[in-house]
Amino acid sequence: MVEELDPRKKRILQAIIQEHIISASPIGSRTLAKKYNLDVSPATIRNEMADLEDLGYLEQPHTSAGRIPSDKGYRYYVDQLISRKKNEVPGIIENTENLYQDLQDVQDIISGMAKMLSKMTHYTAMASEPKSQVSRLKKVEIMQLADNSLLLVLVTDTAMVNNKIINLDQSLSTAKISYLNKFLSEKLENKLLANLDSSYLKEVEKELLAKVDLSVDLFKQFYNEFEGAFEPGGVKVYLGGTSYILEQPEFNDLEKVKKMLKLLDQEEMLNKIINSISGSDLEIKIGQENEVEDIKNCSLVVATYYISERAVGKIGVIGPTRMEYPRVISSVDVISDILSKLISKASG
Amino acid sequence: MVEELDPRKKRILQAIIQEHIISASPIGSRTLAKKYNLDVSPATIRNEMADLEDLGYLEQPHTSAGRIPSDKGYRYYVDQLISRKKNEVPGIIENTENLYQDLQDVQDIISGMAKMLSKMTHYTAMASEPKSQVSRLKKVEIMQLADNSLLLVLVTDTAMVNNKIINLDQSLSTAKISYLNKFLSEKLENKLLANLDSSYLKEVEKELLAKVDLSVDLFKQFYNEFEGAFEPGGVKVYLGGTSYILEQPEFNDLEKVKKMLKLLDQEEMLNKIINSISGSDLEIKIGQENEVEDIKNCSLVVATYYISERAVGKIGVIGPTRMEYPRVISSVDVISDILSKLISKASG
DNA sequence: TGTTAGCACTCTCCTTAATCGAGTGCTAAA
DNA sequence: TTTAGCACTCGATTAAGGAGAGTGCTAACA
Repeated sequence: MVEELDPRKKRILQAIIQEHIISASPIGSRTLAKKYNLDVSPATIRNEMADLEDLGYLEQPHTSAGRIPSDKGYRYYVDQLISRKKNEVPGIIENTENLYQDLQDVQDIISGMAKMLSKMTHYTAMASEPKSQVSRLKKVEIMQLADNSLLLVLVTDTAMVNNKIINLDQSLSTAKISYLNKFLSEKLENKLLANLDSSYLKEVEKELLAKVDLSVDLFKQFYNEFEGAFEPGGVKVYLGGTSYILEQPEFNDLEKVKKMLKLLDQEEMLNKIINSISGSDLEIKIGQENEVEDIKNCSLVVATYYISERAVGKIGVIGPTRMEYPRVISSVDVISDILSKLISKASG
Repeated sequence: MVEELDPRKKRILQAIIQEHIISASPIGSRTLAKKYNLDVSPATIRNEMADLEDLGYLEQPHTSAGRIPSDKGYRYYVDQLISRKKNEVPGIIENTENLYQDLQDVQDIISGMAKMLSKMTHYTAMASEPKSQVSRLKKVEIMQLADNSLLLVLVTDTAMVNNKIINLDQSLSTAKISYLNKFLSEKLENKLLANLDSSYLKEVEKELLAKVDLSVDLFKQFYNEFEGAFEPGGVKVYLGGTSYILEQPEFNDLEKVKKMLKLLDQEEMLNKIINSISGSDLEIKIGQENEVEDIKNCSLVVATYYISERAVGKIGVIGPTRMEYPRVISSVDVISDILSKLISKASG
């Protein structure tokens, strides 16, 4: 599948892709010969282009147009023709410290980094929350807000904080609340969220009821609410720079824009997209390589971020296949690093 | 300004507006005569339309086109020609109870209702968080997460919960934490957030330092973080159904869509828009009536929502001036009521 | 044998012109 | 006061005619 191209073909392929990324239109032999000094005539380039088309690296929109890169062409470009070293993205890393001051919690950090990534790349960025499967419950605590209103606070070791206000019909005594806190703390803390399923919670409930004297009605009400807080309900995905897709010539068509924006409006879809990326550190999906049907004309550049060496979430950009890969790759690389750092710091 | 129109003019104006809302294009005398049985000939209607144009209720895109309503025309329509009774929006109110089960916190409730409103109206919906000026701090508590990591929890009487993880260089003893909790609780709880400005916090800081022996460095670090949590930084505005604007013919132009989406991407802008609505219960701003320059071709229908009779936030829709006002008005009405109920319940 | 110049051919895009049709305002009659 | 008739206006659609960019092929050349 991946044949070795001779140096001249490589140079020509690279030149076509670079030029196409800039101009967004088919590239002809004459333009190529003029702009890139390849030391050969347009006719020779034409021959080479015909070869590259036969090999599947280029496509021709119609008989008398120039060539555009195919998905395979981009794949070759990304794998063989560009260096993936992390280019310096000046002025970003220096601000990390200040950045953190302004960001309240993990959700803010993640959505903030998605926004920053979109600003850097001028493509739409997306980032997922830490997966609950790999998160442990670090702290569970019930606070009394008023006579019959409690606040349930859940904190994971991935620094996710979850709140739920629980309104009861009657009040719970301070003593019972503190007993509950001790009990729940013992039973639930340091467990993987994945293991806190309803069957385990049922067990805990049984045990608790045996030990403490609680009005059953009151308890049921509390426990229902409590159980609800553990439902996973899919990980949130944060978006940044949705309007950037409008700047791409490939979305000049209103219908396409509509389709794309509708897609980005659906959280399940975003989940599907970002979860279609396997575990690798930084992964690139080009056009048809995407599993999700509706983005087979798009490319994804997605990196994993970590909390103290544990892969917990993803951050990346989505744009047309005609993407500025080198710039995007280094941006995603840098931002995912910063995100890992910030979020590790936040989780203590 | 608001002259009394004779009945026939009223009927014609109403017919033109209703027809225009459906077709989105200029309405001619013939179509009007055919579709609405006004019992007069097109020629008569033409005369009336010319009158209505002179009075400013109609406009003519160009000499030989039909008429479209002007902002003044819409204003008359909204004020005089439609009834504002809350139409039944079936299947919505019944689900209120179930709805609440799924919604974790106030933010979820607000953004959920914005989404629902957009689905009901097929326009973009927006809703603001409870204003901090009218919110009181109900509970402040510091929890220990790990040796040198604390969680600061702030709860307002508008049920807004604010979390901040604070990482310190050294650890704080349990005794000191509980002292801090007692002290902060005394000093800060039941105060209006508006009054907890940095000068007041400085005072509290002074008093605290006098009473308790804390490593000054450690304390400073903690207090900086603490102070940060009180910064208002503008109220959040939640959006729903952004992509609906693409379905409006008036946004057939890519440039207009781009402008609009950019606008909705800026949170300050949304704040400005939603704050431009004064205190009235349900307010409608049509086209030029809007203060924000960029939405002078749009209409707003915004209602206030309440927490136990206290006006705390806004919820409404934004769409083209050619909006289905009757349907939108009753939807916004109903949804703002539900939101008030849900959020009052959540705040206990 | 690989490279290059020349040339006829193709296909899109843009501009211009022509036509269509919905709608108007005016006039004059009912 | 209302209505029918009519000339006129103007946007929208369609058609035709280049202009331009690019190709593939052939034949000559190093």
